[in-house]
Amino acid sequence: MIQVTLPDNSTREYPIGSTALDVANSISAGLARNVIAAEINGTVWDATRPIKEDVNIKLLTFNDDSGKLAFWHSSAHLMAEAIEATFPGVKLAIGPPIETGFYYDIDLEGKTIAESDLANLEKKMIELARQKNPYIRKEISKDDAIAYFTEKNDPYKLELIDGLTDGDITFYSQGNFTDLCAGPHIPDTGKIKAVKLLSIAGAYWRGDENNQQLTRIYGVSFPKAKELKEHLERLEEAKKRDHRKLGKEMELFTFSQKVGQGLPLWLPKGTILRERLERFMRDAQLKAGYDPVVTPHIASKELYVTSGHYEKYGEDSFQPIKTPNVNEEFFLKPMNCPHHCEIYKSKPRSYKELPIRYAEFGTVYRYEQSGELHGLTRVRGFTQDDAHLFCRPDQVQQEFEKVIDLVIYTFKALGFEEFTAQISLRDPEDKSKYIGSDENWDKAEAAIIDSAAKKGLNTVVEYGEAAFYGPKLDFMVKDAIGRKWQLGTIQVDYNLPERFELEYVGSDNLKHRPVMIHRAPFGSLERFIAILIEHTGGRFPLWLNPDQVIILPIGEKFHDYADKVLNLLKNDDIRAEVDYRAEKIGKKIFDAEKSKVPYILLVGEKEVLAETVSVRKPGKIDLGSMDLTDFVAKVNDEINEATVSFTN
RNA sequence: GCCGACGUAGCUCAGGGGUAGAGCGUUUCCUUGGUAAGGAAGAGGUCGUGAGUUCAAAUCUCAUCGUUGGCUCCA
Repeated sequence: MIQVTLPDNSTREYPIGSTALDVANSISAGLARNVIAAEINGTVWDATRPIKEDVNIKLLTFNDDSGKLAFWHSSAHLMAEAIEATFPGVKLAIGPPIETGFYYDIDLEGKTIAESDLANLEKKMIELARQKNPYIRKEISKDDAIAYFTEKNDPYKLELIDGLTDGDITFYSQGNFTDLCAGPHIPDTGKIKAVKLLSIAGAYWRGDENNQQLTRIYGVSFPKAKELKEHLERLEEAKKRDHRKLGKEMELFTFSQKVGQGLPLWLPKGTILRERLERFMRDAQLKAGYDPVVTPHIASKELYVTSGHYEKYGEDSFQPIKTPNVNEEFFLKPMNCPHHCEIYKSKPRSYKELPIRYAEFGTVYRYEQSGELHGLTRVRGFTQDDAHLFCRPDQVQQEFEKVIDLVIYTFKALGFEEFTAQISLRDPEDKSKYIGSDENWDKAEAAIIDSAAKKGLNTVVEYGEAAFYGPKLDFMVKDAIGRKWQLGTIQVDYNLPERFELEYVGSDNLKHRPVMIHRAPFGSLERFIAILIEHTGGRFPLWLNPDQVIILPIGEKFHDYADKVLNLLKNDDIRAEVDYRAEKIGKKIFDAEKSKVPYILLVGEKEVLAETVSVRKPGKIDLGSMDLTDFVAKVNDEINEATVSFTN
């Protein structure tokens, strides 16, 4: 007998060779139906794999993250089976589960699969799933594994096997399909009730662009049809919120082929939104002791030779701007920091001056690969809410914490309630990728980890994700429909001060090197606005919305009164417009609702006589009649409340 | 940059070797209407661009530019 310990620390006894499924069955039939895998002493196993010793066990269902992974992994195998059945002779590469489903990379050898083939593959998958074929695990020797895939003529699997150690290799089979796979898998295909194949894309073998390009099919699957339906509805919702679609509809920004790829043009309404965000950040930064500076859009090549960016990015970026003078070259600025270093150097500094915080909404230009450009989230010209803090080594930690406060203040004010922080450190395997001394890196990494801990941030540590000049802390926010986005970033930099030979005179009357902190709570305004659009679905908070109030006169007779209301609002810096069209009130309301204006005012006979306005919010919310002055006060209050000042 | 898909009116999209279509928007006129679409008439496109095949190309072929789904990249 073996002793099995459940998560609640209760123990049960089973015959040697019992499986997690047996354990589930002994608890309840309902549980057994839902169990798809199990965590055995911390590793995820097949629910059908015999257990031969005393273990801690946690039964996993689709509701557990690792249960989902097993489910989707098994779905990838099922898709591969359907593909082999439909397109005989294709070569399979890899087919893992991902956060939102699964994919399989396939070498079609010249054949093509079109989006229109996906429905048939789905049908085939469901047909195979209904056979309730068990996923069977088999340990296999390396030689036998090689023999199998040599026979099958699959070079990808052979390459994978080449990297595995004998005795450590397993195959999984279901129905007529066998794959090299470490598992774990769900008990049988019957658990997969609903499948949707979402898209076809290209992918390189092992992610290397020098390798063979494969066809990747993405899909998602669920144990219940209803869950698939809900998932597809969420995807639909995301599509509705797509900032490229809303940005066009709401006339926030546009692109022009003549201006160039990845170079957004801000329309009047988008500019209001953008400038309001800038003002918000400017105000907070003034309170936090930042000094605004302004630097030009181009700089001499020498600046970037000094900063090291030329060496690293010179060839991959916009090419230099030449002047009539021989050998004189300028670059569009890809960064603001070198300029700020030169401002720091404009005069000798004393330790008493530090920290110095230079802030600039600096527009920078980077040559992103054409395939990477995407709406406003990935562009070639964008504006950072950038700042560089120059401080003494003993101030790093404190400054870092203050920046964290500012970032959190920003997120809260903009309605991002949920966020986590990622600490990006060096890749311990390959330190050659980074510039700067080991000692400095260690100091910087420690400062970040300590500040994050002190501020109680929910953090994850990622090795190998640091910038080449220093470690960083990135904030990830969760939006209204649960998607994660990377936003603000804070980076410690011991390298640029070195390269620019920045100095200050210490209390000991000796020269010392300051430490730099780069930080941008929004990151780029373009990207931030894109995320904000998708987060709010275009329904921005009142203080940000380009139009705050729309006034709808019921007839032409009331245009004068509408103008009076308009002027009153404008005098209080409330952004308002009047719909003067000769349309019926129903039509004006319809259009106002569509335009997402936070307040809709109706003015007619009644309102003129009583000096009131009829207030309506989008979504058929009738707030009734309000005194004109009361309404102005209400809007002002609402704006002030939403933009509480930053306090140190 | 690579692989696939797409590019027709301001927007959303249909069509498809033989004189270019719809809805919304826009313009003009009528209507001055009280909480989600009033009526009529009109304007608007060398079908992304360039070449080729053809008696004839928006339609087929190639190239190119752009958009897009991924991959690689991201100071």
